[in-house]
Amino acid sequence: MIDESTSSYIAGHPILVAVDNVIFGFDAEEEKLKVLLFRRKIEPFAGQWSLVGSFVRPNESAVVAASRILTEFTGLDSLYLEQLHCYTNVDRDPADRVISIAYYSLIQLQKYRKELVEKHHAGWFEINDIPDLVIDHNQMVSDALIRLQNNSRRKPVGFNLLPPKFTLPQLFKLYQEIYQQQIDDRNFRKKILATGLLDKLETKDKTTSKKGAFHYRFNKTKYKELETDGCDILFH
Amino acid sequence: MIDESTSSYIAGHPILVAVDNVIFGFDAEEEKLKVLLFRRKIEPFAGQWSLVGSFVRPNESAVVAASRILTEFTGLDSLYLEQLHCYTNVDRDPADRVISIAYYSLIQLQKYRKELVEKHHAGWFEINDIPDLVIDHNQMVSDALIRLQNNSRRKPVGFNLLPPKFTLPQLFKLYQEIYQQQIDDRNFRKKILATGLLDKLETKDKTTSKKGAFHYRFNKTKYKELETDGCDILFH
DNA sequence: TCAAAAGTGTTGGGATTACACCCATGG
DNA sequence: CCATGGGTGTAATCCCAACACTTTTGA
Repeated sequence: MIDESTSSYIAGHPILVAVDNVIFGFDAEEEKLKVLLFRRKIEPFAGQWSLVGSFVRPNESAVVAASRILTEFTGLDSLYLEQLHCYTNVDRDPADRVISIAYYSLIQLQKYRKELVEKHHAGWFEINDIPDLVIDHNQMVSDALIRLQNNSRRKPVGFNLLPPKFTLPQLFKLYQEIYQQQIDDRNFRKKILATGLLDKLETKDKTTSKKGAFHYRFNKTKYKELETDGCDILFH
Repeated sequence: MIDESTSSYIAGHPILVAVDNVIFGFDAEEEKLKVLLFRRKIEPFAGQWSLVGSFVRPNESAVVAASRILTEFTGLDSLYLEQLHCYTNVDRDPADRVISIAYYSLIQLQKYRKELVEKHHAGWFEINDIPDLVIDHNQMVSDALIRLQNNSRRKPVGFNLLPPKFTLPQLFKLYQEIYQQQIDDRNFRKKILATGLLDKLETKDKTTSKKGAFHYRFNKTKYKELETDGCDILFH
């Protein structure tokens, strides 16, 4: 892998290893895809908006670190946590040589614990209205969205963002937010129902219309199947 | 990002940062996709087969490190170098806490400098006949192939593996190797020519048949366009 | 009764698959 | 002249995109 001289050369200049987590949530009321940000507590850039992150501890892998901070900030275990990219530019952090392994996760926005978010001075921001973030975190958010879009085509990831019971109009709005584009609603229904992913329930959600929209839940068996085998949920 | 106590906690337990590079080449004579491996020089696992890699130096980013070792081992600059995944299991290296950022690159096998490969006790192995590698390097190779397959569908990456002039039968064999499946050759020609990527030349390659196969080269303008906009080169 | 959201089908065009034979040439 | 690999076309099918009106019901 390396020669010894390189190894000892490295020893005096440790590289610090951090993780940052792009935590996505879908606000069903506002029909907006959101990202959790907080005001960074340490220098450099203390007080500026930042993704949630942490150094990787000696006894944990990066995914464990990403999972740990997710729980710290939201009280939730991740339904969906995927490594995005490792950012390694030499000057990305002016204070130390720090590389950051970025993850992205999908959570149910209605379940997170508000007091934890408040305690950390964190807040949810619309994907289209992200403020200036520290270092390369804006890049991380934008890379995460692209990844989420690509994954949504091949796997039914979007369901991780919705409550167990949801309506087709909600799911439709979610896909429009993920893809950042208008979708034909008749074709959407046809395509999504054709996957066999959805079980229609008897009940209706009447909070957004007088007629009410039927509840659906996703079929876990079919869901796991498509997660493995892949599908093609893509709209023009 | 973190609190100070975590920072100082980390300081005494540095995590070492390495890169490993899955270098792909296409052997046009044997019609095989190959990966460059070498016998690891340092403990642990000295003498065992390994991907080519190095620690990341204090003044270089990971991509620069990956590029550096590519040049060290092949004498080539990378046409195509992409970050794959960062492997961070705590016990992956029994000696130290080392994480590895894996890259994969595509090179023209006929151009690499043999003496460098020999000097490093390296060799080319068929993608279907990879020996047991150190640590998680078999996983890296298999992840790299999956990534190469996915990228090949959306972008014309395969051309990075071929010389400037190549024949359709060669390109066809290359895609079969990448996808690890049989492809209908008439449909392949139709689809690949329909992209407008290929310029047919006057000359023929007669090394593999009496009739000879026409040379093609790829159209750089169209190539860059499809690299950006994406395409859909996928076969049943 | 009306406003506001939910729900529903068809058709035409383009793309994809499956499939088998002739061509050119050097030995 | 023949063995070897190179090259070609069509028909049937499937999938996708485009598109507009009816239903329900609470206020």
